[in-house]
Amino acid sequence: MAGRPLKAEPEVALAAAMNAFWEKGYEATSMSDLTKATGLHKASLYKTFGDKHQLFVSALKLYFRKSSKAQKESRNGEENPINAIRNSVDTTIDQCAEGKGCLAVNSLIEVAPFDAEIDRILKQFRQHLDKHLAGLVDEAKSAKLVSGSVDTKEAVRMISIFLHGLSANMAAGMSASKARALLHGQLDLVLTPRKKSNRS
Amino acid sequence: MAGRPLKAEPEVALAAAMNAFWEKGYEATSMSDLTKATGLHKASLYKTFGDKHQLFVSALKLYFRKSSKAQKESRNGEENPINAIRNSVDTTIDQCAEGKGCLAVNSLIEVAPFDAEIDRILKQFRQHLDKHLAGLVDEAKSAKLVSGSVDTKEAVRMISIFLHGLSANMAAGMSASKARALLHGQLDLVLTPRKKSNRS
DNA sequence: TTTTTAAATTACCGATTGGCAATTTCCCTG
DNA sequence: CAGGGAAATTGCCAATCGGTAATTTAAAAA
Repeated sequence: MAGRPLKAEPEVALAAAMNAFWEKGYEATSMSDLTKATGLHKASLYKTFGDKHQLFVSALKLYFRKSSKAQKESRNGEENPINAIRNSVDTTIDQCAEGKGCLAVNSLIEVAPFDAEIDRILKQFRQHLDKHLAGLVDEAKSAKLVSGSVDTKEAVRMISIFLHGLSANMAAGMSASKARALLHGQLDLVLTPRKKSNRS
Repeated sequence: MAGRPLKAEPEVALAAAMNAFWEKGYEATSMSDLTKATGLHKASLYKTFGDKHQLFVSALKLYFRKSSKAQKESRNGEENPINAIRNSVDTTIDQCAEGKGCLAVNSLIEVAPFDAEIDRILKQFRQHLDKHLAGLVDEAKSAKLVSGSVDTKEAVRMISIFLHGLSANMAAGMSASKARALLHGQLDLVLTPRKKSNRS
């Protein structure tokens, strides 16, 4: 009822494949790269994960599972909602790597425009993150740490777009600490209310 | 002393190649794609532009020439430095295309991490744009339309990163008008002075 | 120990990749 | 109206691409 045991846990091999895609992008990562990264031979990869596209989908989903888990853990008992927001976005930065950026943002640019399935998955992921962040912002508003005049959805959007920009810059070498500093600046901008500007 | 005339102006063919790279990315654009886009045959492309990498470099440089030209023209006699800033960043958005984003940002993520030459060119381009924007911000400060307490370099950086994020989102389908609206919001945030927040 | 079962491996496939040498086309000049 | 010169084209190249069928290896069950 049982055959030859697996050489590597599928989850471990999948994580290795994910890193390969993360480092080089979807197109530039060849099956040969994937065999080197996972330690599995080509035919084993096909048997375990299907073709290259399916493997990429699985890798993306793994990235999201890890990222979501990190998001949940980022609160870590923090009472202050403002600090919780900071922890959350700092965690997002931590998911980026210097010289690699964020796999989700990279894929958004490289593959989403030509691949409806990937586009769907990435959209779902963004909505998930935005909802999480919006919950924290609402919490901060309830605790009167952020003015009620701040539009939660708008604020989250401004933060999210800024995070996309940081990912692009980290892919091109910006350090995580620099990214965090800029991001905290953006948080202050977005979460501090002001009069509507009346410029023409 | 003169041979057969060119089938197409090299600049025109180069523009076509640029669009091909813009639409599909560097890796995913094959020489066959480039021949279809330019109308030139493979060997002619090699003779005129060198190999694929050199052609990509030339295409990037053309993108920058066009972009810089558009930047200069964007002022268009506008007296008000604030409006000039808006025109400038709006022009940057116009350089992006819905579903394609900005070629520079796309390349920043896809190729700069593995290609020192491309990285250098892109860095140069960013510095060029940042300087241009910084000049306009300083102008607005001189005209007392922006408070002198605003740090020009910091403000430009916050705008630049936001633009990177918008490019990523436009690549994934965000409309130019939506991007402009969000960008104007960011301009107001960044160019409006506030007390330093005193959160822990 | 033999059988069963499944993973690992080898070998191979046609298509496409980026790139180049040899040749043909065609206009301009002498 | 020949012929020189440069662009266009054809045809080919080795290497690599993603993907599969057939075979071998190995461990658990009988």
